[in-house]
Amino acid sequence: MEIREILEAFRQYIKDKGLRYTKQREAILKAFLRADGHVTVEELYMQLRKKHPGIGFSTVYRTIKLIEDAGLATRLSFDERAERFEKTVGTDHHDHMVCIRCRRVIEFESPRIERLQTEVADKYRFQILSHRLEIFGLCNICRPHKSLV
Amino acid sequence: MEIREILEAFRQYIKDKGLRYTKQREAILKAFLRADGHVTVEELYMQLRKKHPGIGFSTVYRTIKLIEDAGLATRLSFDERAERFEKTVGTDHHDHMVCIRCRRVIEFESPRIERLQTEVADKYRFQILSHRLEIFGLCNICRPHKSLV
DNA sequence: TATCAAATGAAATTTAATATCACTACCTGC
DNA sequence: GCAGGTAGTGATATTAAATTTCATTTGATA
Ligand SMILES: [Mn+2]
Ligand SMILES: [Mn+2]
Ligand SMILES: [Zn+2]
Ligand SMILES: [Zn+2]
Repeated sequence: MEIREILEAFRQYIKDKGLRYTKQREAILKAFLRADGHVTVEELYMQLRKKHPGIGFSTVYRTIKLIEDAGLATRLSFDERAERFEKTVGTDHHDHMVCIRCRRVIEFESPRIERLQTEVADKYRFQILSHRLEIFGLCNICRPHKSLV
Repeated sequence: MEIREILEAFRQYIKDKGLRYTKQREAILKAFLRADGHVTVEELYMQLRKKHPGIGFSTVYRTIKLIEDAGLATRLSFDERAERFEKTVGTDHHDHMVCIRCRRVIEFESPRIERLQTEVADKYRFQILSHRLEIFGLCNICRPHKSLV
């Protein structure tokens, strides 16, 4: 999906909600789409300052929430203080393994786990809207290796 | 496992760490074991005040962390502001479905999902220490039902 | 272009969690 | 049992993410 199309979809979403399409919202969405990986609002704000020093902190907070509502971002936690966001467009659904030592994040996806989740939800007549699977532990670099002796 | 044994295990854990077993720590652990479900530190503190008005807020925070370290509690988030804790003793490992409308929490466990998680982790040579699977959506009461027409 | 409600940005506020620090009490050795 | 050192406690202050407030600005519509 082209950046152009995403911006248009966002504009449409905003219009449909009876809201206003502002320069700030566009700039923030662009910056968010440019940033890769899992960003905090703070990090996004810092990036934005370079090109758009006028944009306020509150607006970034407000807009990332709007982007999330529009379905263009996913909220993540990773057991840190600040929440992180990740773009959904151009990114297949996946879950995360977080190394508690080096903080490295490994992305994985398991259709079989996804399927079992819907099975469980069905059993409880629960309608899944989102889910979050986070595995914490030690990555292959940080885990203790077998002694050579 | 008897309360008595849990307290003893906690005492042992504390001793092994070279720490001190205090009245407060025992009182907080007892209150935590008595509380069922998923409690916040605030909620736990409020319960404690009834019998132990002297115990400070900071101590409850510090001790719940100690209880967690001792492996007697699990930390949960549920996308709320405050973290929640759940006892591990006398509770089989399980994951959670959270209704975003009524905030009801449904516990479930799926050995098959657990197994698939270890499979994925093995593939990445990742050593699992803990994990968290949270499904958000609408419970059977809150989800929209089929129209009668 | 005028209108006006929505949006913005700076600052204040909220709130969970942590840090500080004088005082207390647990533990060890005697 | 008693004393000494020292980890733990509790009141308070602080931190930091996130939200709210509000005067001012700006986008959409006519
Ligand atoms: Mn990711
Ligand atoms: Mn539970
Ligand atoms: Zn690592
Ligand atoms: Zn519900």
